[in-house]
Amino acid sequence: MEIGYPCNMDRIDAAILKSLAADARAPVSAVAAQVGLSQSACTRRIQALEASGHVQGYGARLGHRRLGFRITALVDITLGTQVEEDLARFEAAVAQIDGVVECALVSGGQDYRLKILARDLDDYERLHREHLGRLPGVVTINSSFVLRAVPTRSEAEALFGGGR
Amino acid sequence: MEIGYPCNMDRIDAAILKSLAADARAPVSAVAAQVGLSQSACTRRIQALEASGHVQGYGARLGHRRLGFRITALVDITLGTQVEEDLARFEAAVAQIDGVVECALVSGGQDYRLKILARDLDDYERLHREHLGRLPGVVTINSSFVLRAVPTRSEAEALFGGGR
DNA sequence: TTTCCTTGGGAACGCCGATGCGCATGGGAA
DNA sequence: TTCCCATGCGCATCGGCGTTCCCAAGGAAA
Repeated sequence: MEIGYPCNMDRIDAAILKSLAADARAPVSAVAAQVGLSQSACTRRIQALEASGHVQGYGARLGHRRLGFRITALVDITLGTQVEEDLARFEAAVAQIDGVVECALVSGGQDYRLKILARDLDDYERLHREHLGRLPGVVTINSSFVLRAVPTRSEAEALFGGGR
Repeated sequence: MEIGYPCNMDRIDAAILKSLAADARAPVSAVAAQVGLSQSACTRRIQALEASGHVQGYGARLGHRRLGFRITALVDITLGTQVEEDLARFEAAVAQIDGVVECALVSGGQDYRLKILARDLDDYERLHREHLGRLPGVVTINSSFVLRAVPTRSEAEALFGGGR
Protein backbone atom coordinates (compact mmCIF):
# COMPACT_ATOMS: atom_id res chain seq x y z
CA MET A 1 0.00 0.00 0.00
CA GLU A 2 1.29 3.39 -0.97
CA ILE A 3 0.80 6.58 0.92
CA GLY A 4 -1.27 9.46 -0.33
CA TYR A 5 -4.10 7.25 -1.49
CA PRO A 6 -6.96 6.30 0.76
CA CYS A 7 -8.09 2.86 1.76
CA ASN A 8 -5.71 0.38 0.14
CA MET A 9 -5.63 2.25 -3.12
CA ASP A 10 -2.65 2.88 -5.33
CA ARG A 11 -2.11 4.93 -8.44
CA ILE A 12 -3.33 2.12 -10.67
CA ASP A 13 -6.66 2.01 -8.89
CA ALA A 14 -6.87 5.77 -9.20
CA ALA A 15 -6.19 5.52 -12.92
CA ILE A 16 -8.85 2.87 -13.28
CA LEU A 17 -11.37 5.05 -11.47
CA LYS A 18 -10.49 7.99 -13.66
CA SER A 19 -10.90 5.89 -16.76
CA LEU A 20 -14.23 4.46 -15.67
CA ALA A 21 -15.45 7.88 -14.60
CA ALA A 22 -14.59 9.23 -18.03
CA ASP A 23 -16.17 6.38 -19.99
CA ALA A 24 -17.90 3.69 -18.02
CA ARG A 25 -18.83 1.66 -21.07
CA ALA A 26 -15.29 1.36 -22.34
CA PRO A 27 -14.20 -2.26 -22.66
CA VAL A 28 -12.09 -3.52 -19.80
CA SER A 29 -9.34 -4.19 -22.30
CA ALA A 30 -9.20 -0.48 -23.12
CA VAL A 31 -9.05 0.45 -19.46
CA ALA A 32 -6.35 -2.14 -18.94
CA ALA A 33 -4.25 -0.76 -21.78
CA GLN A 34 -4.69 2.75 -20.45
CA VAL A 35 -3.44 1.88 -17.00
CA GLY A 36 -0.80 -0.62 -18.11
CA LEU A 37 -2.34 -3.84 -16.90
CA SER A 38 -3.59 -7.04 -18.42
CA GLN A 39 -7.29 -7.60 -18.90
CA SER A 40 -7.56 -10.12 -16.14
CA ALA A 41 -5.75 -8.06 -13.55
CA CYS A 42 -7.81 -5.04 -14.49
CA THR A 43 -11.05 -6.97 -14.25
CA ARG A 44 -10.15 -8.20 -10.79
CA ARG A 45 -9.27 -4.72 -9.60
CA ILE A 46 -12.52 -3.32 -10.95
CA GLN A 47 -14.43 -6.03 -9.15
CA ALA A 48 -12.57 -5.21 -5.96
CA LEU A 49 -13.33 -1.50 -6.35
CA GLU A 50 -17.01 -2.28 -6.82
CA ALA A 51 -17.08 -4.64 -3.85
CA SER A 52 -15.34 -2.16 -1.57
CA GLY A 53 -17.77 0.61 -2.45
CA HIS A 54 -15.24 2.85 -4.13
CA VAL A 55 -17.38 2.45 -7.21
CA GLN A 56 -21.05 2.55 -6.36
CA GLY A 57 -22.49 2.16 -9.81
CA TYR A 58 -22.48 3.40 -13.37
CA GLY A 59 -24.71 5.93 -15.03
CA ALA A 60 -25.39 7.69 -18.30
CA ARG A 61 -24.71 11.38 -18.76
CA LEU A 62 -27.90 12.73 -20.27
CA GLY A 63 -28.13 15.79 -22.46
CA HIS A 64 -30.68 17.88 -20.59
CA ARG A 65 -30.87 20.54 -23.24
CA ARG A 66 -31.33 18.01 -25.96
CA LEU A 67 -34.05 16.34 -23.95
CA GLY A 68 -35.95 19.59 -23.68
CA PHE A 69 -34.92 20.67 -20.19
CA ARG A 70 -33.47 24.13 -20.50
CA ILE A 71 -33.85 25.31 -16.92
CA THR A 72 -31.60 24.40 -14.02
CA ALA A 73 -32.65 26.04 -10.79
CA LEU A 74 -30.68 26.20 -7.55
CA VAL A 75 -33.16 26.72 -4.78
CA ASP A 76 -32.55 27.68 -1.17
CA ILE A 77 -35.29 26.74 1.24
CA THR A 78 -35.43 27.77 4.88
CA LEU A 79 -37.51 25.89 7.39
CA GLY A 80 -39.14 27.40 10.43
CA THR A 81 -38.22 24.47 12.59
CA GLN A 82 -35.22 22.38 13.40
CA VAL A 83 -37.05 19.44 14.92
CA GLU A 84 -35.82 16.26 13.36
CA GLU A 85 -39.35 14.98 12.67
CA ASP A 86 -40.14 18.13 10.70
CA LEU A 87 -36.96 17.79 8.72
CA ALA A 88 -37.81 14.19 7.93
CA ARG A 89 -41.30 15.17 6.84
CA PHE A 90 -39.87 17.86 4.59
CA GLU A 91 -37.32 15.50 3.08
CA ALA A 92 -39.91 12.83 2.42
CA ALA A 93 -42.05 15.36 0.59
CA VAL A 94 -39.10 16.63 -1.43
CA ALA A 95 -38.22 13.12 -2.53
CA GLN A 96 -41.61 12.85 -4.23
CA ILE A 97 -41.18 15.84 -6.50
CA ASP A 98 -40.25 15.16 -10.10
CA GLY A 99 -37.55 17.54 -11.18
CA VAL A 100 -35.65 17.65 -7.93
CA VAL A 101 -32.35 15.94 -8.67
CA GLU A 102 -30.38 17.01 -5.62
CA CYS A 103 -31.24 18.06 -2.12
CA ALA A 104 -28.94 18.69 0.79
CA LEU A 105 -29.28 19.94 4.34
CA VAL A 106 -26.52 22.48 4.79
CA SER A 107 -24.88 24.29 7.66
CA GLY A 108 -25.52 27.93 8.39
CA GLY A 109 -29.15 28.34 9.31
CA GLN A 110 -31.56 25.47 9.07
CA ASP A 111 -31.91 25.34 5.33
CA TYR A 112 -31.84 23.09 2.34
CA ARG A 113 -30.34 23.53 -1.06
CA LEU A 114 -32.00 21.87 -4.03
CA LYS A 115 -31.14 21.48 -7.65
CA ILE A 116 -34.17 21.31 -9.89
CA LEU A 117 -34.55 20.61 -13.60
CA ALA A 118 -37.44 22.03 -15.59
CA ARG A 119 -38.38 22.31 -19.24
CA ASP A 120 -38.81 26.08 -19.20
CA LEU A 121 -39.81 28.91 -16.92
CA ASP A 122 -43.49 28.07 -17.18
CA ASP A 123 -42.73 24.53 -16.16
CA TYR A 124 -40.68 25.78 -13.25
CA GLU A 125 -43.42 28.13 -12.21
CA ARG A 126 -45.84 25.21 -12.13
CA LEU A 127 -43.38 23.17 -10.09
CA HIS A 128 -42.92 26.03 -7.72
CA ARG A 129 -46.63 26.59 -7.30
CA GLU A 130 -47.79 22.99 -7.10
CA HIS A 131 -44.96 21.42 -5.15
CA LEU A 132 -42.37 23.72 -3.63
CA GLY A 133 -45.00 26.04 -2.22
CA ARG A 134 -46.72 23.15 -0.53
CA LEU A 135 -43.74 21.68 1.22
CA PRO A 136 -44.30 21.44 4.98
CA GLY A 137 -42.59 23.83 7.37
CA VAL A 138 -41.16 26.14 4.73
CA VAL A 139 -40.52 29.77 5.63
CA THR A 140 -38.64 31.11 2.63
CA ILE A 141 -37.88 29.92 -0.88
CA ASN A 142 -35.17 31.54 -2.94
CA SER A 143 -34.65 30.49 -6.54
CA SER A 144 -31.59 31.12 -8.67
CA PHE A 145 -31.31 30.03 -12.27
CA VAL A 146 -28.20 28.75 -13.91
CA LEU A 147 -27.23 31.17 -16.65
CA ARG A 148 -24.11 29.31 -17.64
CA ALA A 149 -22.54 26.09 -16.48
CA VAL A 150 -18.80 26.56 -16.19
CA PRO A 151 -16.78 23.51 -17.23
CA THR A 152 -14.75 22.27 -14.27
CA ARG A 153 -12.47 19.42 -13.47
CA SER A 154 -14.18 16.12 -13.58
CA GLU A 155 -15.16 14.42 -10.37
CA ALA A 156 -12.33 11.93 -10.72
CA GLU A 157 -9.79 14.67 -11.33
CA ALA A 158 -11.04 16.46 -8.26
CA LEU A 159 -10.64 13.34 -6.18
CA PHE A 160 -7.27 12.22 -7.45
CA GLY A 161 -5.73 15.39 -8.77
CA GLY A 162 -5.58 16.59 -12.33
CA GLY A 163 -1.98 15.61 -12.92
CA ARG A 164 -0.05 12.74 -11.40
CA MET B 1 -43.43 9.97 -33.17
CA GLU B 2 -45.53 10.33 -30.09
CA ILE B 3 -46.40 13.52 -28.32
CA GLY B 4 -45.18 14.39 -24.86
CA TYR B 5 -41.63 13.35 -25.59
CA PRO B 6 -39.07 15.71 -27.00
CA CYS B 7 -37.10 15.37 -30.20
CA ASN B 8 -38.23 12.18 -31.89
CA MET B 9 -38.34 10.24 -28.68
CA ASP B 10 -40.94 7.76 -27.59
CA ARG B 11 -41.55 5.83 -24.40
CA ILE B 12 -39.14 3.08 -25.41
CA ASP B 13 -36.31 5.56 -25.77
CA ALA B 14 -37.24 7.00 -22.40
CA ALA B 15 -37.16 3.56 -20.87
CA ILE B 16 -33.77 2.89 -22.42
CA LEU B 17 -32.42 6.15 -21.02
CA LYS B 18 -33.78 5.32 -17.60
CA SER B 19 -32.21 1.91 -17.72
CA LEU B 20 -28.84 3.22 -18.85
CA ALA B 21 -28.96 6.00 -16.30
CA ALA B 22 -29.58 3.46 -13.57
CA ASP B 23 -26.87 1.05 -14.66
CA ALA B 24 -24.75 2.03 -17.60
CA ARG B 25 -22.73 -1.17 -17.57
CA ALA B 26 -25.74 -3.42 -17.81
CA PRO B 27 -25.58 -5.68 -20.86
CA VAL B 28 -27.60 -4.48 -23.82
CA SER B 29 -29.54 -7.70 -23.61
CA ALA B 30 -30.73 -6.78 -20.13
CA VAL B 31 -31.78 -3.32 -21.27
CA ALA B 32 -33.55 -4.87 -24.24
CA ALA B 33 -35.47 -7.28 -22.04
CA GLN B 34 -36.41 -4.46 -19.70
CA VAL B 35 -37.90 -2.32 -22.43
CA GLY B 36 -39.36 -5.18 -24.46
CA LEU B 37 -37.12 -5.14 -27.47
CA SER B 38 -34.66 -7.45 -29.13
CA GLN B 39 -30.96 -6.94 -28.67
CA SER B 40 -30.44 -5.68 -32.17
CA ALA B 41 -33.21 -3.14 -32.09
CA CYS B 42 -32.07 -1.95 -28.69
CA THR B 43 -28.48 -1.56 -29.83
CA ARG B 44 -29.59 0.54 -32.77
CA ARG B 45 -31.68 2.81 -30.57
CA ILE B 46 -28.84 3.23 -28.11
CA GLN B 47 -26.50 4.17 -30.92
CA ALA B 48 -29.06 6.65 -32.20
CA LEU B 49 -29.45 8.19 -28.74
CA GLU B 50 -25.69 8.58 -28.50
CA ALA B 51 -25.41 10.08 -31.96
CA SER B 52 -28.20 12.57 -31.33
CA GLY B 53 -26.66 13.79 -28.12
CA HIS B 54 -29.41 12.57 -25.85
CA VAL B 55 -26.76 10.44 -24.23
CA GLN B 56 -23.51 12.32 -23.90
CA GLY B 57 -21.45 9.64 -22.22
CA TYR B 58 -21.21 7.19 -19.40
CA GLY B 59 -19.60 7.60 -16.02
CA ALA B 60 -18.92 5.81 -12.77
CA ARG B 61 -20.59 6.84 -9.53
CA LEU B 62 -17.73 7.15 -7.08
CA GLY B 63 -18.05 6.70 -3.33
CA HIS B 64 -16.65 9.99 -2.07
CA ARG B 65 -16.81 8.96 1.56
CA ARG B 66 -15.09 5.70 0.87
CA LEU B 67 -12.43 7.51 -1.08
CA GLY B 68 -11.69 9.74 1.88
CA PHE B 69 -13.61 12.84 0.85
CA ARG B 70 -15.97 13.63 3.69
CA ILE B 71 -16.63 17.29 2.97
CA THR B 72 -18.97 18.64 0.33
CA ALA B 73 -19.07 22.42 0.28
CA LEU B 74 -21.56 24.62 -1.55
CA VAL B 75 -19.88 27.94 -2.07
CA ASP B 76 -21.40 31.24 -3.17
CA ILE B 77 -18.98 33.69 -4.68
CA THR B 78 -19.81 37.27 -5.61
CA LEU B 79 -17.74 39.20 -8.09
CA GLY B 80 -17.19 42.92 -8.03
CA THR B 81 -17.55 43.21 -11.75
CA GLN B 82 -19.85 42.05 -14.48
CA VAL B 83 -17.55 42.62 -17.39
CA GLU B 84 -17.46 39.52 -19.54
CA GLU B 85 -13.65 39.44 -19.64
CA ASP B 86 -13.50 39.40 -15.85
CA LEU B 87 -16.02 36.61 -15.72
CA ALA B 88 -14.00 34.62 -18.23
CA ARG B 89 -10.84 35.17 -16.22
CA PHE B 90 -12.60 34.04 -13.07
CA GLU B 91 -13.99 30.96 -14.76
CA ALA B 92 -10.65 30.00 -16.24
CA ALA B 93 -9.08 30.21 -12.80
CA VAL B 94 -11.86 28.17 -11.23
CA ALA B 95 -11.43 25.43 -13.80
CA GLN B 96 -7.86 24.92 -12.58
CA ILE B 97 -8.76 24.18 -8.98
CA ASP B 98 -8.78 20.55 -7.91
CA GLY B 99 -11.83 19.86 -5.84
CA VAL B 100 -14.25 22.07 -7.73
CA VAL B 101 -16.66 19.69 -9.39
CA GLU B 102 -19.39 22.13 -10.36
CA CYS B 103 -19.53 25.83 -11.08
CA ALA B 104 -22.40 27.86 -12.41
CA LEU B 105 -23.09 31.49 -13.07
CA VAL B 106 -26.51 32.17 -11.65
CA SER B 107 -29.12 34.87 -11.85
CA GLY B 108 -29.75 37.30 -9.01
CA GLY B 109 -26.65 39.36 -8.49
CA GLN B 110 -23.47 38.66 -10.35
CA ASP B 111 -22.45 35.53 -8.53
CA TYR B 112 -21.30 31.98 -8.95
CA ARG B 113 -22.22 28.84 -7.14
CA LEU B 114 -19.64 26.11 -6.75
CA LYS B 115 -19.66 22.61 -5.42
CA ILE B 116 -16.38 21.57 -3.89
CA LEU B 117 -15.15 18.25 -2.56
CA ALA B 118 -12.50 18.07 0.15
CA ARG B 119 -11.05 15.41 2.39
CA ASP B 120 -11.80 17.21 5.63
CA LEU B 121 -12.16 20.68 7.06
CA ASP B 122 -8.40 21.22 7.12
CA ASP B 123 -8.20 20.30 3.50
CA TYR B 124 -11.04 22.68 2.72
CA GLU B 125 -9.38 25.44 4.69
CA ARG B 126 -6.24 24.94 2.60
CA LEU B 127 -8.28 25.02 -0.60
CA HIS B 128 -10.01 28.16 0.56
CA ARG B 129 -6.78 29.89 1.47
CA GLU B 130 -4.64 28.82 -1.46
CA HIS B 131 -7.16 28.91 -4.27
CA LEU B 132 -10.56 30.42 -3.55
CA GLY B 133 -9.07 33.41 -1.82
CA ARG B 134 -6.86 34.11 -4.80
CA LEU B 135 -9.53 34.05 -7.46
CA PRO B 136 -9.60 37.29 -9.44
CA GLY B 137 -12.35 39.82 -8.91
CA VAL B 138 -13.92 38.18 -5.89
CA VAL B 139 -15.78 40.31 -3.39
CA THR B 140 -17.42 37.80 -1.08
CA ILE B 141 -17.14 34.07 -0.46
CA ASN B 142 -19.79 32.23 1.45
CA SER B 143 -19.31 28.56 2.28
CA SER B 144 -21.98 26.12 3.34
CA PHE B 145 -21.26 22.50 4.16
CA VAL B 146 -23.50 19.60 3.34
CA LEU B 147 -24.66 18.04 6.59
CA ARG B 148 -26.83 15.44 4.95
CA ALA B 149 -27.54 14.52 1.36
CA VAL B 150 -31.23 13.84 0.95
CA PRO B 151 -32.00 11.02 -1.46
CA THR B 152 -34.06 12.34 -4.37
CA ARG B 153 -35.46 11.07 -7.60
CA SER B 154 -32.83 10.07 -10.05
CA GLU B 155 -31.99 12.34 -12.93
CA ALA B 156 -33.80 10.09 -15.36
CA GLU B 157 -36.90 10.00 -13.21
CA ALA B 158 -36.83 13.77 -13.03
CA LEU B 159 -36.61 14.02 -16.78
CA PHE B 160 -39.20 11.42 -17.71
CA GLY B 161 -41.39 11.21 -14.65
CA GLY B 162 -41.27 8.73 -11.84
CA GLY B 163 -44.17 6.63 -13.02
CA ARG B 164 -45.21 5.94 -16.60
C1' DT C 1 -52.28 -1.00 -55.26
C1' DT C 2 -47.59 -0.11 -55.58
C1' DT C 3 -43.56 1.80 -53.75
C1' DC C 4 -40.67 3.60 -50.30
C1' DC C 5 -39.21 4.18 -45.75
C1' DT C 6 -38.98 3.02 -41.13
C1' DT C 7 -38.30 -0.23 -37.60
C1' DG C 8 -38.11 -4.76 -35.43
C1' DG C 9 -36.47 -9.68 -35.25
C1' DG C 10 -33.19 -13.53 -36.29
C1' DA C 11 -28.70 -15.48 -36.98
C1' DA C 12 -23.64 -15.43 -37.51
C1' DC C 13 -19.30 -13.94 -36.41
C1' DG C 14 -15.96 -11.66 -33.83
C1' DC C 15 -14.77 -9.86 -29.49
C1' DC C 16 -15.17 -9.25 -24.73
C1' DG C 17 -15.11 -10.62 -19.98
C1' DA C 18 -14.69 -13.98 -16.11
C1' DT C 19 -12.08 -17.74 -14.13
C1' DG C 20 -8.29 -21.10 -13.16
C1' DC C 21 -3.56 -21.84 -13.17
C1' DG C 22 1.37 -20.94 -12.95
C1' DC C 23 4.87 -17.77 -11.62
C1' DA C 24 7.33 -13.78 -9.76
C1' DT C 25 8.02 -10.67 -6.01
C1' DG C 26 8.32 -9.18 -1.26
C1' DG C 27 7.97 -9.46 3.65
C1' DG C 28 8.37 -12.26 8.03
C1' DA C 29 10.35 -15.84 10.96
C1' DA C 30 13.73 -19.15 12.28
C1' DT D 1 20.49 -16.44 4.67
C1' DT D 2 16.86 -19.53 3.72
C1' DC D 3 12.31 -20.97 3.64
C1' DC D 4 7.48 -19.97 3.43
C1' DC D 5 3.41 -17.79 2.54
C1' DA D 6 0.70 -14.11 0.78
C1' DT D 7 -0.18 -11.03 -2.80
C1' DG D 8 -0.87 -9.87 -7.44
C1' DC D 9 0.17 -10.22 -12.41
C1' DG D 10 -0.07 -12.57 -17.01
C1' DC D 11 -1.60 -16.29 -20.04
C1' DA D 12 -5.03 -19.26 -21.85
C1' DT D 13 -9.70 -20.78 -22.13
C1' DC D 14 -14.54 -20.73 -22.75
C1' DG D 15 -19.03 -19.04 -22.31
C1' DG D 16 -21.55 -15.13 -23.42
C1' DC D 17 -22.25 -10.70 -25.26
C1' DG D 18 -22.46 -7.18 -28.92
C1' DT D 19 -22.40 -5.77 -33.67
C1' DT D 20 -23.93 -6.31 -38.09
C1' DC D 21 -25.75 -8.21 -41.74
C1' DC D 22 -30.44 -9.55 -44.07
C1' DC D 23 -35.29 -10.00 -44.34
C1' DA D 24 -40.12 -9.11 -42.98
C1' DA D 25 -43.97 -6.27 -41.43
C1' DG D 26 -46.51 -1.96 -41.19
C1' DG D 27 -47.65 2.79 -42.49
C1' DA D 28 -47.57 6.90 -45.71
C1' DA D 29 -47.62 8.94 -50.12
C1' DA D 30 -48.44 8.82 -55.04
